[in-house]
Amino acid sequence: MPRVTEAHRQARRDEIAEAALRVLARNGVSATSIAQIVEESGLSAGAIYANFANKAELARYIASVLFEWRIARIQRLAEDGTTTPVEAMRALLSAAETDAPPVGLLLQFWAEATNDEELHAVLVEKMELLHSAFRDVVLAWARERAPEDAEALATRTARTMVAMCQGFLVNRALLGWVSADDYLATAESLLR
Amino acid sequence: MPRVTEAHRQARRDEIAEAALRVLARNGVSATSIAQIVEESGLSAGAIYANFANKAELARYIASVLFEWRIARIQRLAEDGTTTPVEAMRALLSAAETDAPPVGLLLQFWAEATNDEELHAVLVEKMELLHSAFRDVVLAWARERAPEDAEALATRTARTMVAMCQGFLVNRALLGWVSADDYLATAESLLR
DNA sequence: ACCTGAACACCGTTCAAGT
DNA sequence: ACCTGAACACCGTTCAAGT
Repeated sequence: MPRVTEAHRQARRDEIAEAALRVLARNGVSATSIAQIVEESGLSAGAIYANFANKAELARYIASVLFEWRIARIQRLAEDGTTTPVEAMRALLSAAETDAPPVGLLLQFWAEATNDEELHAVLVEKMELLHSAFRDVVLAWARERAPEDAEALATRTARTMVAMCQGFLVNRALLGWVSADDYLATAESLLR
Repeated sequence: MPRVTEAHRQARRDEIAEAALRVLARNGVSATSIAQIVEESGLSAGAIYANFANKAELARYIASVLFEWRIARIQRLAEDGTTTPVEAMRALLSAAETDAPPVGLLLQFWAEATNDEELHAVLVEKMELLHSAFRDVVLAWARERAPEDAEALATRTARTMVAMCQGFLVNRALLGWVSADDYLATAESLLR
């Protein structure tokens, strides 16, 4: 019965990841010890290492879920129709104003990725997912602006949208009170 | 002779900080141990703890220097004259394309600041320095655009410029090959 | 087949002993 | 006055022993 065993294993991994996420959200990535995750999950150190190769793989799994969860919002937007770059960024960033998993964790995973090749690969893959979703969602807008070269414009625009969203999230993680609407409205006017 | 003693102490702190920076640039903040800094500096663990309260204070000292060093470029620009927001951001970001201290370290310090109140205070202070410098440098531009309310426009614009620069640096730390000129040119066109 | 938890090498930090 | 480095509590990880 490999199917049942595999489902069991996946459930255990998620159980551990959810306990770990609660501790990470309280204390941050670097200040979280395996001992704290052991306590929060009610399992043993050995059980965690039976399900994840090490702390880095566990972090990678959690980061993957957190980023996908945010990106899914834009992918759904792309299925529903298209919009302007500013509206698409607003859809991603306004979620960041209220959502549960703290923005600080996203920033911490980006920072760790600059020293951890495997986490880096995972996060670059997620950035590419977001880039694709942004490209799809602004394609109609791009066709209106540059009918002869819409794909290239959408690709280039989506790249910059990703960076602008990262900037907002860093700024908000550090200053706390920044509003996505103000950020986008001011960006719009300063570049016009 | 308190003057001499104080100068000595400062020289020791810088000697330790410079050795630490070399290790940090190679291995990243979280993967750098005191033992590695001991080896690189040629001193002992005790000597480091005689000059810095702990690893966090040493990191804070280094972060402070790194950020100030970058911000000084914009402060000099403000003394020389004024320019447009896009040109001012280009001045900050084009340095990031070649400069020695890796952009990854700035990102790691921002991330740590979300869990370390004292580092957070230092980095918010540096962000305010950059904000002031940006405000000064775009004030003439703001007066042309909104003569009746130039100060408010410059303040709001500078805030968004800080966030856009952070976005570029995160993006570049993760993707490596991003060009500041492309980022700003595309941002300019996508918001127009 | 999976879990437990004592044991290991290493971490940040301290402090008695030196100079 | 300042430095050394062994010692301490704690960290991530392993693995013999259990069920």
